[in-house]
Amino acid sequence: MDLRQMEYFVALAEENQFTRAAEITRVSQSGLSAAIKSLEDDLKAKLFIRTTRRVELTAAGHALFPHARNLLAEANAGRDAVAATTAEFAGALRVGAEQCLGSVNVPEIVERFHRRHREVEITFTQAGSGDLLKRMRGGDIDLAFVAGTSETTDPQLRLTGLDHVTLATEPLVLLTPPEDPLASQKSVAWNDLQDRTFIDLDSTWAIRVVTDEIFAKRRIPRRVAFTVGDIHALVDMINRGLGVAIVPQSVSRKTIAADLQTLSLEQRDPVWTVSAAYAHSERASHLTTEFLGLLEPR
Amino acid sequence: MDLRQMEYFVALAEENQFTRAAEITRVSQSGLSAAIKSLEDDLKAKLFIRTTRRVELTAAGHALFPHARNLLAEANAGRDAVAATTAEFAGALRVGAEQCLGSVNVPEIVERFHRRHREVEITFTQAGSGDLLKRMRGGDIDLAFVAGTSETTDPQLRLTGLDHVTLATEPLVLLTPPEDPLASQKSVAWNDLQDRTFIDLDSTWAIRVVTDEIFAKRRIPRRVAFTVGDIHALVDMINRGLGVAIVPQSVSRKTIAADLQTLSLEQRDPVWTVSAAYAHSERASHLTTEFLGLLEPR
DNA sequence: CAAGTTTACGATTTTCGTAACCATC
DNA sequence: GATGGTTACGAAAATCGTAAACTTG
Repeated sequence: MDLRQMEYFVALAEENQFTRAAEITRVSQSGLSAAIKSLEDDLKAKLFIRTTRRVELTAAGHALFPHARNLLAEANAGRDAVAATTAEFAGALRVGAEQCLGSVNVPEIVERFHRRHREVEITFTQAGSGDLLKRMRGGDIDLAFVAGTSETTDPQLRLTGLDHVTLATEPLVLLTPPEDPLASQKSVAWNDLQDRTFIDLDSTWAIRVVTDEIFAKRRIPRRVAFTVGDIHALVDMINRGLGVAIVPQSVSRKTIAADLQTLSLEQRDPVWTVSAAYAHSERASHLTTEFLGLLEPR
Repeated sequence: MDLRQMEYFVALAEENQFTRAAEITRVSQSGLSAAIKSLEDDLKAKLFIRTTRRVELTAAGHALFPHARNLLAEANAGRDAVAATTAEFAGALRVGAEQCLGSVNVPEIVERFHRRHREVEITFTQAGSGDLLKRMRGGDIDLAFVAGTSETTDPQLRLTGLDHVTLATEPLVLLTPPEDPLASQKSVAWNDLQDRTFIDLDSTWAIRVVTDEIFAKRRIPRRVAFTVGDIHALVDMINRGLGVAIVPQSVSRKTIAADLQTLSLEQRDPVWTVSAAYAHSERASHLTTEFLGLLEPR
């Protein structure tokens, strides 16, 4: 039983699939399989029931899960506590983030950064990517987590002239109510969506801008009947059967979307891309570097 | 950063010495040294200040310590939670333990056993070894953690006829107040103790029986002026300068004894030995096996 | 039969212990 | 100079990834 096994265990419990969990934890599928097996041998208990279709926690696995989470959280807290005694940072850091960042959990990093550097005055703003980038160009934000797609042409979403790094990419998917006529299919073509009623965020958010662009570019009319301000409200309205929505794949994996149907989109071209953009100001650059350092590694 | 490193780290932080911590964690001294070094490299912070005389936590080490403890506790809790779902134990287990068991922490195991097997009615009795063994022979206890020395002849403390396993051995030492005339020495001969005033437990406890035996066998008179019922009271009275005491080495390492002087005894022959004795009754044997399994391994 | 998991196996990396070396009281 | 920590290095073990075999819906 070690921390690496706990990471694998948590990822597998959350993804319910070896292949996806292996991608997230960045090992080969066989490596993940072997690690889980060795954990099960160690604990002398089966943790997952496997079929080729689904992987599910056993009672023993359910019992272990919260402890595994605590273990990982405690390990991070330990790292942070040590870093807090060594690191000598001061000043202020202004962070901004989009909604729908999927696999990139910015609030968690804000918390960890704050634990490490209590002297740094950190501020956090959730806003649309266009808005964030404008503020960054105006010098009002030091670090922005924004999203877009590979084919975005909207000038407000371009990262030209800014230092930035790509953090994650994932496909866009269609989210429908379970009783939707399309729900029996596994995938759908853009063209087949023109008669549907859509739910979407308002146009301050990147997912709306990007989706509008995609339909416009393909000259497909789209009817957005319901406009909401946050992604949970969006999923809630799909649950109520009011329409469908285009979202990044990670949204479809949230528990609130468990009952919904996820359809992949033919031509996977426009890929949802999450990036961090940062001003290379003298004042904040070492802080942004430290912040970004808390993201993936370890 | 892994759980093995945390074990090593905690052991070293508690022992303040590589050699002793390595014995406790059962690795070579060099292995421990390398593991701590790799942990420090990983966290990019020195955790200990080393001199050849003493090893002390740095600020970073102090920051990590509680998290390391939590990590180990959480790992055990995880193991227990899993075991609780698999194991099928029921019935009752009656455990007894001496005071002064040193490295063997019975209450902790009682707790873990209880977490694993809530259906088992566990009872715990703290009492002297002689008493416990009598009760065991009478069938009133299933498992007893007792102590004695290699040269014990007292029939009440003999384990003959009982299944038992040796759990730990350690030397006996002399504990004196810091201002004691002997305090400058590193060791002392039994013969030089005949004029001293002793503090000791009452004769229901093994440490008293054993010490009396040692002095009697060597025909050295001993004056026990203060008789107490528990080991903390004993150490407290030494702290007050009222006398000296023979105790197992592990007692001298407790924090309450931090200000006291520890002298090793010439001729290390009588070695303090902690054993677990158990009836091999049909009813309880699998429970005692499970209980003992929680001791050292993993 | 197709998507997904386990098994087999060789290569790489890590870990561990012995023994020699080095530092401090 | 004795106690105790680190370094060097070879042996052993664990980890990981590719590819083939297997399982299930």
